[in-house]
Amino acid sequence: MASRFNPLKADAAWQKAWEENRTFAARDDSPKPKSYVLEMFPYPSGRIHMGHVRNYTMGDVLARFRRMKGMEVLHPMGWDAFGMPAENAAMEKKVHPGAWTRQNIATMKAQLKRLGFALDWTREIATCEPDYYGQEQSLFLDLYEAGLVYRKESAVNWDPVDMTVLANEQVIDGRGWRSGALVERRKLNQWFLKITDFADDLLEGLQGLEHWPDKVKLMQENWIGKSEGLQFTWSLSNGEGLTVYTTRPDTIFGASFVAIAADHPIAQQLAAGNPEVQAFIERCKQGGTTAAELETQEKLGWNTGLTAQHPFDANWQVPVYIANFVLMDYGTGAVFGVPAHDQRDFEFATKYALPIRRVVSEGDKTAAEFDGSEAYTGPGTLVNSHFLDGLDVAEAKREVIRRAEEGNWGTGSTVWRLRDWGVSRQRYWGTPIPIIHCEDCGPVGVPKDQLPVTLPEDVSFDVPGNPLDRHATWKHVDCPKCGKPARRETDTLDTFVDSSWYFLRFASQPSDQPFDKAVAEQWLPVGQYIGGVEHAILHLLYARFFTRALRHIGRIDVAEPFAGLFTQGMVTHASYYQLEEHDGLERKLYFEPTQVSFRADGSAYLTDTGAEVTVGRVEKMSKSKKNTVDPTEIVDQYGADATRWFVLSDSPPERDLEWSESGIEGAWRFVNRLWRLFDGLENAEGEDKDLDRKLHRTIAGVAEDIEALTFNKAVAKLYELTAAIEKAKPSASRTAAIRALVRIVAPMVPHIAEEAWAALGETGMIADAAWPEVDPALLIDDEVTIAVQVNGKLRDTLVMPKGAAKDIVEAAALASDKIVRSLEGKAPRKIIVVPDRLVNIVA
RNA sequence: GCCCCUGUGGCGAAAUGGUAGACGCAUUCGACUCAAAAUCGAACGCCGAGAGGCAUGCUGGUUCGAGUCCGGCCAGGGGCACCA
Repeated sequence: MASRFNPLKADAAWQKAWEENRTFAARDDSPKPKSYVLEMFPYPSGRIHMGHVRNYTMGDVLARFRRMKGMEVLHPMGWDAFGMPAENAAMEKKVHPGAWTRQNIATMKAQLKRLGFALDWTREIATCEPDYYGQEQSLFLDLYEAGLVYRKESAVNWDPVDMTVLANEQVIDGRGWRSGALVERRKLNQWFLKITDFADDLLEGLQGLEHWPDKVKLMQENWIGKSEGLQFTWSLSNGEGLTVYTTRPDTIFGASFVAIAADHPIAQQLAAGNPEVQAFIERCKQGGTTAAELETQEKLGWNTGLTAQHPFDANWQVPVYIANFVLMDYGTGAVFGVPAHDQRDFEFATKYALPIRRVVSEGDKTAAEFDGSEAYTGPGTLVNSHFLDGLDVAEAKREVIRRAEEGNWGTGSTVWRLRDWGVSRQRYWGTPIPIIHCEDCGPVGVPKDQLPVTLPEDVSFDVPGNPLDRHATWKHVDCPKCGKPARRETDTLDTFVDSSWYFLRFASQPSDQPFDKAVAEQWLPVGQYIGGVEHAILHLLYARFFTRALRHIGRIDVAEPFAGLFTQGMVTHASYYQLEEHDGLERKLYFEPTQVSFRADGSAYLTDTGAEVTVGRVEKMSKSKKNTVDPTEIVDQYGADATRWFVLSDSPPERDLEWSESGIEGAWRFVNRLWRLFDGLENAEGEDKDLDRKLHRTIAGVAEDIEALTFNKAVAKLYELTAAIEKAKPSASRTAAIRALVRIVAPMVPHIAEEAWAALGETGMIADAAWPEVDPALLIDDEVTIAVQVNGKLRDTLVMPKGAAKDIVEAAALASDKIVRSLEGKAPRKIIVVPDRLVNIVA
């Protein structure tokens, strides 16, 4: 045996051996129990960063561990390859998005391979390849056929200078990121998937997800947002009816105005003959489409002069406003305002001097005159509300709904916060939507024998906008139904569609269909899905929906795609930037951590030029903020095992981790300590009971920690075991412990484990070896340390035989000198004994 | 603005409501060495000579006992439907 471990040599040798033996290729026909371990596939942004290393190492340890436990493991990898950054690169660097993306994939694949992940590369997928997105187009057509796809108008961020649609990320402080123009909301006809058809099912389904974090289920529940409400119609002074939705029908007597969206038909009607209304409506369209922006912008209203008649009082009229905070997309595009009990309405009423009338009591406050400085949204009893007085909020809601239905002017209905999923993107680098628009036939699906609809290669990104739309020939096709000249849909699909079924394609990838039902069902659902917590809502909800939709059309008998979910914390890092002025507007120009140096006072400058840079927030590593850290240097210097061990150590995986390299030296030291143990293996005689116990407790504990993905605890246990072995005198126990240690550390540091396995003369590869057996008899202690407290404060500890009777423990505690001293002669009033743990004497 | 999460030594952290700080990093001292590296041993929350006291963001509560449960704050992070 060589006396020093050479990670660079060992890494390369074993990675080659695994590849040549196809060690990690999952067999569909294996008789072993199957396990599907999946990490969220990466966007090929350029190079991998520490967040990727953390994510994929966690999944890898679990995959390798389950193999050792005798399972057939599917652990695949692919690329979420469509997306905006490729088009940005095309604009900035004059490269084709496809070329840029494929180059990034090649780079990142090599980086992943360098870390020795137990991945089945035979199933690799890139969503930007026609054999993937063509199958996606076929699924889209199936969903269209089933009525789960439809078209409607919806708002986008419009840059009036570049004449293009902007993503939310491209809107900075209300302006287009390139043009600097004030962004406005504009309506486009777009494709939608009917996720709301499954709202109830998606909500109910959360109940059964036992192996999902509670916080994710809670976030999804809130996102879906089921609430019971009332839809009813106000009679307007112009004789028309105005239908509103409310989740607070109980506050009906607190109404002081009705507000409609700027694009509500009634508002449009008023604008037709009134330039002032028209101007106001234009003003409402300013700004982007995000909820954060809409909810924090200044509340604007326009009194239409119309009034609405209160449903319970023919003599009570409230004014009708057009307001910028009412959205046509939600409910009916009209609401009634109750200033005393809704903060937004409160601000609006304060601004426009509308009455604020209390109808829900707050403690002993019951006067109709509202005296608060903000709306009261808590529980209470109804007041100033005629027949509702004295009821609580829930009772009052039911009563109003009952009367509305009885009087035939409204209906109780379930309201969902969840909206249908808009999947149209006015961009090139995505899956073409397989639809042809015909003047006579309307939208017609591309016949399946003409799939895939591939992206044209000859496109330019010299001007803003969608290259598909201005391509000379691509969109001109004949209608598949009537044969007349027609127009191909030039929008592409949201990349979240690509990531909503990739786990099915990993399980089965025939060339003639998206996946084989029977084969996919052998692997699904994914046993353990691991990815960043930032995907807690959108990606995970879309994937859950898409799987249900596929079940609905009979493609698969699985409702929930991910049985187990683990959301890892993000790897964060400070960002560095300079403020740059451009056409009178300030913007941030970001720099990579490697470009920056620091002075003693913490201030930062560019290493090359000495120019000052601002140290920004500590936030998740992302390409756009350039605050990523590339693992290459670390892997080159310390090897894959030390790098893997390092990212598993210390920080609990669900918690965010601010990146720091301090500690990598410790990981490297540990790898070398292991090697010294493996290298110095002696064949000694004799038993070491304490070491046997330590070993078996570690085998059991590490197994538990790996399944629970609490790797930091597994690492701590392995440090303890290693220290114990190092200190132990030679014995048969010690020899056995070292041989077992090779296997226990194998999932985490597989290269050194293979090297040691071979050197110790074991047969085959450790990747195929079994996890060591635990002797349950060795898990039990015969002695325990019992804490003795007086009034809850620790005063002494006792070593007692395990399972000692309560009275014996109590007597021993009272006999202790320290306890006698602490009691100062006071008589115990009460003694609490927790078996094998503690005694608390209350005096 | 709304939803979710996090907060413990110099740092990363551990702790079924039951001995707060396991394990690692850094630091200091010692051994080995001509020397250095590597390695090994020891110390290491704060105050105090000691006995002991004080400590888990702040604050109030429940409990024999709270880092852990509940209420109110503060700070940081994530998501908010076109970043992925």
